[in-house]
Amino acid sequence: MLRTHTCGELRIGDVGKEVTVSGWVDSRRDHGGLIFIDLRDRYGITQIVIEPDQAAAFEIAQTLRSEFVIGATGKVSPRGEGFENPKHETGKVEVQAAKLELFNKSRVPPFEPGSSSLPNEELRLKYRYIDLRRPQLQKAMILRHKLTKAVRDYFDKGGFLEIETPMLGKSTPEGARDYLVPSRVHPGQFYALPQSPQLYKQLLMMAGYDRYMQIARCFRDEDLRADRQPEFTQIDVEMAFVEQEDILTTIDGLMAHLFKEIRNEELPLPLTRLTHREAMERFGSDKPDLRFAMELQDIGEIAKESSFGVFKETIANGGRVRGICAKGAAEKYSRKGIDELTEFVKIYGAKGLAFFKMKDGKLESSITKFFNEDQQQAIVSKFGAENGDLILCVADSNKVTSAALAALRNRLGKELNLYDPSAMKVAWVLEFPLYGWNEEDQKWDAEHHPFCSPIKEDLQYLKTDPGRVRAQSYDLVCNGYEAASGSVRIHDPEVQQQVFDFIGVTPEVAQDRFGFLLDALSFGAPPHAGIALGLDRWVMMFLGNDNIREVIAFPKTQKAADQMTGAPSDVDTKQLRDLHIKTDVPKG
RNA sequence: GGGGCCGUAGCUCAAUUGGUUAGAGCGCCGGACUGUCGAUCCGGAGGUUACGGGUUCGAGUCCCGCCGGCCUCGCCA
Repeated sequence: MLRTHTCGELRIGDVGKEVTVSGWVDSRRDHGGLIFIDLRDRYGITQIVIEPDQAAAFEIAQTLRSEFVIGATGKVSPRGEGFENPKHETGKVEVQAAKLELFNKSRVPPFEPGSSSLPNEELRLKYRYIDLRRPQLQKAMILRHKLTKAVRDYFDKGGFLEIETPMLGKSTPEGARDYLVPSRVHPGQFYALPQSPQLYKQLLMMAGYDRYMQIARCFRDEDLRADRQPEFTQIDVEMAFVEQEDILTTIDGLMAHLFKEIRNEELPLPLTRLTHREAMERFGSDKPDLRFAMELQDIGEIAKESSFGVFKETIANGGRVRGICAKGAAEKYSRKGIDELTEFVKIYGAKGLAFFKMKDGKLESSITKFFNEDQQQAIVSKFGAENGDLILCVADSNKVTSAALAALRNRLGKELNLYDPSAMKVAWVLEFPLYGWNEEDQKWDAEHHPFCSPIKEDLQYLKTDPGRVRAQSYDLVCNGYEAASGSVRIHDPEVQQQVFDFIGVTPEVAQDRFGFLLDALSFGAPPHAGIALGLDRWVMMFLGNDNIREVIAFPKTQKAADQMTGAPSDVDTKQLRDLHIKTDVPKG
């Protein structure tokens, strides 16, 4: 037997047992006449002691180096008073090796998994199999497994079926760019990897599988971020004969289950609900971080009456003047600090940042002179400002004030430690707009996707004020992340065609791209709705991490490359010939 | 597509306004050591400063290009 126990298992109660443990040499401490080995596996670290009277074992022990793979057999002994190591669960015992077996040597590793200082990420990704030996990543993988299992258990109990949908599908150029896969037997034609199983799961509803879920891999060929990978996993859910409320309740239940399983925490239900409009007004964001307040205030009415040109003109041109009040932050941000914040909001399109510091019951600022006593008082009361507070305002379009202040709010929330970083605040954001104006193409686009059902009473605005039409849609937000997104779907083929018409998808194009869906809608489609949760992001949030690569075993870099395997790579000309593909890469 | 930061020994980092032979800790190699757990002590090896140009008497440092990594705006139905 290569092992009887793991390296995380032995306790004082095991003293006297003859055991075999196997793992990697985390470190070796050679005292000449006595050698200690910290043996590591994913369960923990156990100390092995090798004494010279065990000649064969001792000889092997002398040759051991970091990351050698060994098995050690011997009696479990107590370490005795003063020699215990409280850092390890197994720290009260050790294995007195009678026999050592060297399974494999290791080259000197580029970095040591046991080291407290992290090497740079590039190196970690290149040697991911070593990086994955680190307890932090092992913890992430274990939590990911636990979460996935809890999700499946919850839906299984609810009568859901997990059904796999194809990875090789049809390309739909709307939305994100597809990863394409060439077909050999259909020269010149391509499959697309799924951006999500959206259409398949709707078809499953029409096929009568009224409760579906899938842990589904999805692919999007777009630029990456700290929280975005080109392939990611979503918890995909769809239900038939349901309304929005049924989905919300189902997912509320899932959340409570996960909080119980992962954090052993009772999550109060129902989860907070905000409308999209409310979220945008109060936080400037459709995915607000609700761990802290510092809500946006609109001072347009005051700005309009003031003599401050920038503010007045903004209002006159249909813009807005909004701001946030950072409690007690006046001293923390010097002139230079505020300059930095000004540069920061410029990233989001703001042209500047106006500020007031509240001191001795009065506003202090270079622009205070443009506001009379009443107006100053109105600003103070609008923000509820007290001595020591810092008020920051942006005057611009609705969109820019929202984006800039939302980003500023997140930044200040973090810099001023306005929340407990281990807290998780989950809430629903409802009633997203159905359409958004596409500036580039000068047309209306589906804000979410074109299969979202409109809110019925808003359909009257379709012709006159399309931006006002709300969708029966819902996002789950947590700590500033979009953590799930879904909607009631269209199940009436006529409504579906109306939506396509409106966003400029002609019946011919619709037939070509989504003909199968339109057909299916005409063969008895039940009312249905669904949602998809970002699994990677949830693992991230449960770990309190803000980097998605830390929760994926083999992630890709920002340029979607795999540092370990070298993917993507050139392929043989023969492979290309089989596929009838010629590449045309500009020479650089 | 745009903006920002970064790349120096195996690893983490240092190196004054551009100035002598590019240093330290860890790791590695050799030696000593019977209770360590960041073992300790002695000795040693280890560098195309990512890469390619340029400016200069002189470049790790300044400039241009390029490769790679990270953060971000756009993008992500």
